[in-house]
Amino acid sequence: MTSVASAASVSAAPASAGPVPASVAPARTPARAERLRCDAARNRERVLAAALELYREHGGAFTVEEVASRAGVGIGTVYRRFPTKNALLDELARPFFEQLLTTAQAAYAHPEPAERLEMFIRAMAEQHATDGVRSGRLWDTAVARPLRDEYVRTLELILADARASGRVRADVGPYDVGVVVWSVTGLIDATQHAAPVIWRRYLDLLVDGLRPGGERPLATRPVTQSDWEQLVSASPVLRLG
Amino acid sequence: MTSVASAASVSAAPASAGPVPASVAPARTPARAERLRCDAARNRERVLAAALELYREHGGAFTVEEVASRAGVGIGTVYRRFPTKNALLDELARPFFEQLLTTAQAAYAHPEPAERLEMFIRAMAEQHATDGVRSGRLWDTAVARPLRDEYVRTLELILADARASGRVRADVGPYDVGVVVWSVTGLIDATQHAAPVIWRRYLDLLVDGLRPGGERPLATRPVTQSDWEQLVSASPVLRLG
DNA sequence: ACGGAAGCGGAAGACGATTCCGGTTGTCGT
DNA sequence: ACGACAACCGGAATCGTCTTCCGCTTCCGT
Repeated sequence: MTSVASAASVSAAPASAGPVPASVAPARTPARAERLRCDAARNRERVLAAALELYREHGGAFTVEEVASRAGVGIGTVYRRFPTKNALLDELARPFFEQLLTTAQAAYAHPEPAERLEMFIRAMAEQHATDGVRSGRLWDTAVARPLRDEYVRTLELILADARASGRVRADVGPYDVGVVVWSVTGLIDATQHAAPVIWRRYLDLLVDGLRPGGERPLATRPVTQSDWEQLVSASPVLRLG
Repeated sequence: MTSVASAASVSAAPASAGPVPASVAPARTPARAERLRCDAARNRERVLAAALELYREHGGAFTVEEVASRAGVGIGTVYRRFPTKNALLDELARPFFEQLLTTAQAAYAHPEPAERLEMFIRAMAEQHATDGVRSGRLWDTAVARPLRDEYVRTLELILADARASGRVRADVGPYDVGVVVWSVTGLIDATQHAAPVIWRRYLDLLVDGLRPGGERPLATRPVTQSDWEQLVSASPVLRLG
C-alpha cells in the first residue's frame, strides 16, 4: 500500500565519506522480481510523459482520467503504477529533486569559500524558479531521505566555510538556511506567473539579513532537524483541504 | 453568483483624510430590503459559530455537511447564506482581518517613530500566530478593498518614519514590507503546530535584513501594488488542485 | 507451445461540494 | 387577528474526482 518499488534501490549504496559527498549511486538494474514487464514499463513512461505535459500546461489542475487518456491507457493502469495522484506528481518532481543535490554540491565546489553560502541559496532559488515543479512534498518521501541527508551534510560544509570567512552570523545553523530557502521557494511559487522577478528582490533582503553585524541575538533557539522535518511534512497543508 | 450581500455596505463611508486613518465606519443598520428575516439571521449565526468551532478543531478539513449538522440546520441553509465553502471560511477570517488594520494603526501610534516599522511587522506576525485563521485569501475580497487601502496608507506613513530615522534601507517600499510579512505568515501557517517558535527566529533574520548598511543595491524594481495584488490573489493556489 | 503471474481497461464506489425544489414560516398590510 | 407571499427550510439528487475492483488479456520462462 505504501512503497514505490524502487524506493529500496539506494539502500545498498555505501555511505560516502569525502568532503564533497559522492553523487547519487547510479540505479543498478533492478533484480528479477522488481523489474516491470516490458509493456508495463512502456506504459509507465507514457503515463509519466503525459502527466508532465499536463503539469506544464495546467499546473496540477488536471484529472487522472486525462492523464490516462493522453497516455493512451486505462485509468486502472495509472493507478497500478502510482498508488495515488499525489504519488504521480511526486514522481514528476523527482528528477528536479535529485538535481537539487547536484546544485548544492556545485555551490560547494565554488573556488571562493566565502561565496559558497550565498551561491548556494541563490542557486537553490534559481533552480526552483527555472524548473517550476513544486517539490516541497517530496522532501518527506522515502526516496528522498538518503538524498536529503547528503544535502544537509553539504550545506553544513558550506556554512562552515561561510562562518570561517565571516560571511554569516555565527548563530545561524543549516536548518535556519533551510527555512530561508523554503520561504523563498514559497514566494516563487506564489508569484512566478504574475511577477517573475519579485523573488530576487526579496532574496536580496534575506541575504543581506544573513550578514554579521546584527547587535541583537536571535529570539529563539536554532531550528533543529526535527523542526525542519515537521515543517516539510506539514507544508503541503496550506489551505482548506 | 458573486456578491455577498453586505459587500456594498461600506461604499457610503466618506474617504478619511487624517494622518491616522479613521477606524472603519460602523456598519449601519441595513436597510429594509437587505435585512434578514430573524430566523434566517439566527441560523446564519449558528452556522458561523459551528464553522468557527470546526475550524479551530480541524483547520479547514471539515465537510459542509458537518457544519450544517452541528449548526442544526440543513445543508441548503448553509448554501443560501454562503455561496461557497470558501466564502464561509472567508467570513470566519473577517473579524481577524479587520483587527489587522487596528493593529497597524496601533503600531503607527507607537511613541517612538523609529520603532514603528519593526513594531508593525512584529505585531502583524504576532496577530497572525495568535489568531491562527488563514486570512490570505481574504485580501482579495470585495469587503477587504477599502480596508486594504487604509492599511497600505498606514504602512506608508510608518515607513516614512522609519526612513526618516534611518531604520530602514531607502530602497524598500511598502509592498516590499508586504511581501516580507506575507512570507512570515506563510511560515507561521506551516510551522505553528509543529514548532511554534521557529517563526520568531526567522522574523529576526528578516528584520535585521531590513537595516541600512547593505552595500549592494537590490536586484530588481520595487514590488508594486499590482504585483502585490496578483500575489495575494494567487497565493491560495499552492498545490495540486 | 503452455501455464500463470502480471497487466489491462474501464465500470462501479466513495466522497464532497453545489444545486434544486416542494413544503414551511416569518412579515407586513389591512 | 388574518391572509398573502416572499423568503426560508431541509435534504435528496447531481456532478466532478479520486480510488477500488474484477473479469479478460498479454508477456515470460520453461
